[in-house]
Amino acid sequence: MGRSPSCADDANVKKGPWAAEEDQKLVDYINKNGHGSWRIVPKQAGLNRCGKSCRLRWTNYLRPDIKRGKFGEEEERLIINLHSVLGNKWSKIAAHLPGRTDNEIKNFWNTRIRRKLLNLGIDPHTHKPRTDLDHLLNVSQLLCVAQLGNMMNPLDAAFKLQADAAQLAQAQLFQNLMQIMNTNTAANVESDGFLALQENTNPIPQSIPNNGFIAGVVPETSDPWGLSSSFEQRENPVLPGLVSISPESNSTMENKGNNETDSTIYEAWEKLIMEDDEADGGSYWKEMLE
DNA sequence: AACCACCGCAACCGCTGGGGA
DNA sequence: CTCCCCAGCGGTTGCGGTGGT
Repeated sequence: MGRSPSCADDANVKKGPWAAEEDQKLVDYINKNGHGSWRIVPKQAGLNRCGKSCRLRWTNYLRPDIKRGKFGEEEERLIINLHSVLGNKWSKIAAHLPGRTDNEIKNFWNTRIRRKLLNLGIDPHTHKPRTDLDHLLNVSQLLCVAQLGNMMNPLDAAFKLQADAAQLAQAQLFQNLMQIMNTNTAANVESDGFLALQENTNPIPQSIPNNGFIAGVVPETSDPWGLSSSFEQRENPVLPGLVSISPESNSTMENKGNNETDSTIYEAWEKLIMEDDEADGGSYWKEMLE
């Protein structure tokens, strides 16, 4: 499969920020003719740009249906939930947020949400509590600030907090596993490939698809880690929604239809645990079950 | 006022996969 | 089946703005 000749090779093509008149030319042309083949757009529109650049400018900035401005709390929650299911599939995530572009969401994630999650001790990639030492040191710093006058050794506190968070998460996951074993609930995947999210403070997982996913179960706050509130406010943090264990396998989600009911719950578990083994090198699930 | 560090965002780069010849 | 073109995607970069010193 060949590569397209990069417009970077063409020294005559203009790069960098777009001028207002260039924008106008592009908008006028597309409004009149549609974009058709992007390669011919710059020629037809009288622009000294490559087609790729035109496409990007249009899709990320000039399109009339683009919603500008800050992301709302609801959008932020949705992005976090979708990311936990879809991983870095920005275009897929963008499809669930009308008026937002994949580029915008990607930037928002990398500049805001990612940092927010890291500060809260959550691995933004796996959406699981972090266990690395750097993070624990950060947590200890937070605790130093939050617990002025407290004589507790900050590092002890950090370890306790981290262990508590991990234990809480594991406890809930384990509880859910037991419920799954008992209820043997049929798979339930929405038609657009996005897992059903159940609003329930005492969650019973809705589905065990056979591709390594656990149903997203969203606590009533839809803000499991208290992202909208300060770190100190979360005395009794609500447990996080169950999210994908293997982000690498997330991309397969969209191809799954509704016909997931034929596989048994035990087969699903076997697969889940095997995928976890392959993905992590160690086994999160085996360890937890033990 | 000048400098610096950090942040957010627009744009670019390079890769991938679909589809036609 | 292979090659080529193209659109789309995700990661990265660089610039302008802003706040702190």
